[in-house]
Amino acid sequence: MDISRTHLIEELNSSMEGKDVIFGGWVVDLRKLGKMAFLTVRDVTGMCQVIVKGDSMSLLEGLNRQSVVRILGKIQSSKAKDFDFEVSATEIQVLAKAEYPLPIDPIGRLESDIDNRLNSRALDMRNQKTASIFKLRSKVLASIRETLIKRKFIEINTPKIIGSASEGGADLFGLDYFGQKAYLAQSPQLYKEQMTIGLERVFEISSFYRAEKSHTGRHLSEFTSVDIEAAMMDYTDVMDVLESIVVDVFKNTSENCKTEQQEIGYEIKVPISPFERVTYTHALEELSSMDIKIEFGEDLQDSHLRSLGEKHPGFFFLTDWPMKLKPFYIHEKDDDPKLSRSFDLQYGYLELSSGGRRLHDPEQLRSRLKEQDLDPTSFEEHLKTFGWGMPPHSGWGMGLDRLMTVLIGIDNVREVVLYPRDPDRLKP
RNA sequence: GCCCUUGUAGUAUAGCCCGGUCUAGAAUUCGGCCCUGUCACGGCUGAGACGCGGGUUCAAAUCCCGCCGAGGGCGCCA
Repeated sequence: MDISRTHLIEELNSSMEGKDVIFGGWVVDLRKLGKMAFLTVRDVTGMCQVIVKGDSMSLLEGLNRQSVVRILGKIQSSKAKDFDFEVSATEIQVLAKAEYPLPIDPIGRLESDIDNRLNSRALDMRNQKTASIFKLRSKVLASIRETLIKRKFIEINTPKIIGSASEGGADLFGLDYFGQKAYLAQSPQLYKEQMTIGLERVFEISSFYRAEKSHTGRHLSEFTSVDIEAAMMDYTDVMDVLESIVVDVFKNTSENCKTEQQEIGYEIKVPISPFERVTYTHALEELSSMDIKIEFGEDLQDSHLRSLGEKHPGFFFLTDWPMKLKPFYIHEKDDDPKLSRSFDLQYGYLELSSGGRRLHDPEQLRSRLKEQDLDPTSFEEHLKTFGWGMPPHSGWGMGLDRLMTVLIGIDNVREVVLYPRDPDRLKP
């Protein structure tokens, strides 16, 4: 079976009138008008109208919507509203038939609910609104890589199967590793810190795993994280890196993804920089003025962040958190050891990223581990690297899926993840 | 783990509150017929549904209980 094409649809144009072309794609619509018919065919680059007339009408036999076709025809001018040329078909080959009934409407005229769409996710990609989200996601990833590589960051890949669950915090998924207990990584934290020894500036974009039974629009059991770690940078330096990544993402997509924005019906607006920087202490004062009393050292609950988010509706950094709220590897402030050189990047109430300056002195790390009731001996593989000339360093991790929801103005990460994993969804 | 909402053809919905009018309605999809410029083509026509189990009642899509599924929120989230 010959499946070759002479052109992608976007390569066809009205100046090619009279030219014979071969292209292919999926039948989006089929309108039979007695002795003539129109069909619209889509490939990944665009959509094209095909006209069938007279003797050729027999070509339509067995043809239905969403089937894969290869069209041989001639370019001619068109009277269509949305096309200035069309292809008069001389042959239509059905390469693969779409069955009936399809589980969702792939054109999206009737928007199926998220459950049905996720169960038929591959087919959902024929819906241009969904496809646009993932085209944007691809552009976002490219943009992040571009910004980081320009700043001398090196992309790394750390293991997702890890041998120790002793970091504390979120629950991990356990698995059997040839008879040994192993876990799915919840973060590249320790590995990326170690890499600053030789590579100085590293980043990773990868899936990580949390075994928390969260039922919200912003948590998944498997999520994509963007992580960086950089030697000789303080926390404010990596905040600057983060800010420029975010601004670049918005700029790149806003300028270069007009079609996608049209399809999803949302205009991406580039945020104003620099982002506001609010200290934890100041946030407590703001909350206090809203009659929300929080003791210093208490964590900010979701409801508190929602209140803060009302005061700061866009991007802002929440900085200088109390040490006791932060993990063992976070560095304290010189002028106030109760406070840390740390930050979260918020979008309103939504936490997008969290990071800070790390301890690089192994003795300090050991005592901090003990303070947090963690056993230094189970961190020996990690701690030994700190004796090999560990530079002062800072870094952060950002939830890519959450950034995507902010970018396109929706509030469920499941919309921006191909096959989301949550406590109630393991398939497909 | 807790709370709220919800389940009607392939899809997306009306009906449910206030039981009888439901032989469950309109749309789209799918099948058949007609149609030479459609563009959400049109016209005629046909097929297709009350998540499962129990209960109340003369009567249940509608009210009640259980189960199952779904959506959302809280909590959890170094």
